[in-house]
Amino acid sequence: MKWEEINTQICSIARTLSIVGDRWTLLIIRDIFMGLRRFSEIQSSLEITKHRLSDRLHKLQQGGIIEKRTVDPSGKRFEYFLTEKGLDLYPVLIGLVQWGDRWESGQYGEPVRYRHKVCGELMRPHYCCDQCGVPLHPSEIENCPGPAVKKLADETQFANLPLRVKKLLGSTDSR
Amino acid sequence: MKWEEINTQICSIARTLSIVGDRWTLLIIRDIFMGLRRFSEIQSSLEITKHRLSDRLHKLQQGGIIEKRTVDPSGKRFEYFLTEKGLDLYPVLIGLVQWGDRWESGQYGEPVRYRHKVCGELMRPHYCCDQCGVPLHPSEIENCPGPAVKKLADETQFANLPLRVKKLLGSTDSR
DNA sequence: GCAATTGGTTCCATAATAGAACCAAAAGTG
DNA sequence: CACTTTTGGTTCTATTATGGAACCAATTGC
Repeated sequence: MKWEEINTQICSIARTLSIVGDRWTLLIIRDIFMGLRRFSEIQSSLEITKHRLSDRLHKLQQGGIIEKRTVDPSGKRFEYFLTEKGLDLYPVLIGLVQWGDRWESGQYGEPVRYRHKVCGELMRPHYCCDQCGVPLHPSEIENCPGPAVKKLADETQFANLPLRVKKLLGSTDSR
Repeated sequence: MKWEEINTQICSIARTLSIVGDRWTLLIIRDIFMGLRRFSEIQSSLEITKHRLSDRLHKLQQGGIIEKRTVDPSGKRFEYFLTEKGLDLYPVLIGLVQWGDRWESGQYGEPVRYRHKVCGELMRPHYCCDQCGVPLHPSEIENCPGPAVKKLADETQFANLPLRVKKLLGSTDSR
């Protein structure tokens, strides 16, 4: 299977990575979250080549992650903004930051710390259950077949999945 | 800048991606989380070529994400397990799943749903502040310079950062 | 004992990336 | 206004990464 075909997998991780899993893409999104708007700002921040940045920005537009707005009357100067779909990638970035802070900060410690304006404290984000509010632990999460799997149960795509994978879709093993 | 040099950036996202940001890597980690252990299981799950999988597994071992254990007396059959460092990537996967569920499920809906064993309900994970427990919103998070930035303030690496980036490191703009 | 499976490696063709040069339009400068 | 710089790219070429297939030795299943 080629990388460009991974979005054919019945898996939300694969589908997400097919859009933002390319080299540089999440770093470009990071820069726009940080407030960078112009082509040249992002290019100098990442020191990425121009045609690579150009390519990635086009793909992100096609994917509905960012929006290109003209910012002058002539219509030849642009700024890039995150759409709602793009802004919703914030938890992914938080996850990457947290892991890097913990495991790859090296001798100097974390580059950036985060203060929660609501309570005023320095904090670390952690995942909670939206039903009961309790912090989540991997071993306390059970996978259940979702609507997609149910509907596809009789169709070729699912029928061809290895038995092992079918089992896992309904299993509780998340180690 | 080349991709392999991104871990020189003073940024936890860049550092994390330098380890797990390659094609296939996060999908391999997903498979191990799902309970796949053997080379051949992962290979047939992803339909990735063998030498690519081999290369990725070596890199993940070097990065301390996975551990290769012999499972037979002859010492020629192996299984791959996540280390503590690898298990700690769970929130990153949750983030990717959630986004894919919301934005890329297509006509069939989510592939998998999640039940919280503690409360018994189907749920969606969401990020909360570990200090006050309130659900986080991007606009309510303020970036503060962390220890790394403070220590590097006089050193070349930081001195060479564009002024704009220095400002942003201490700013509150996270749209 | 023999075939199939496992866990790879090697070789080659194709696709992605990095670096540099180039360019036209817009904006800043005197 | 003339001139230089900046912006936002595109094109070209060399290098690196990836995909597909063949190959192989050791182990397992029958």
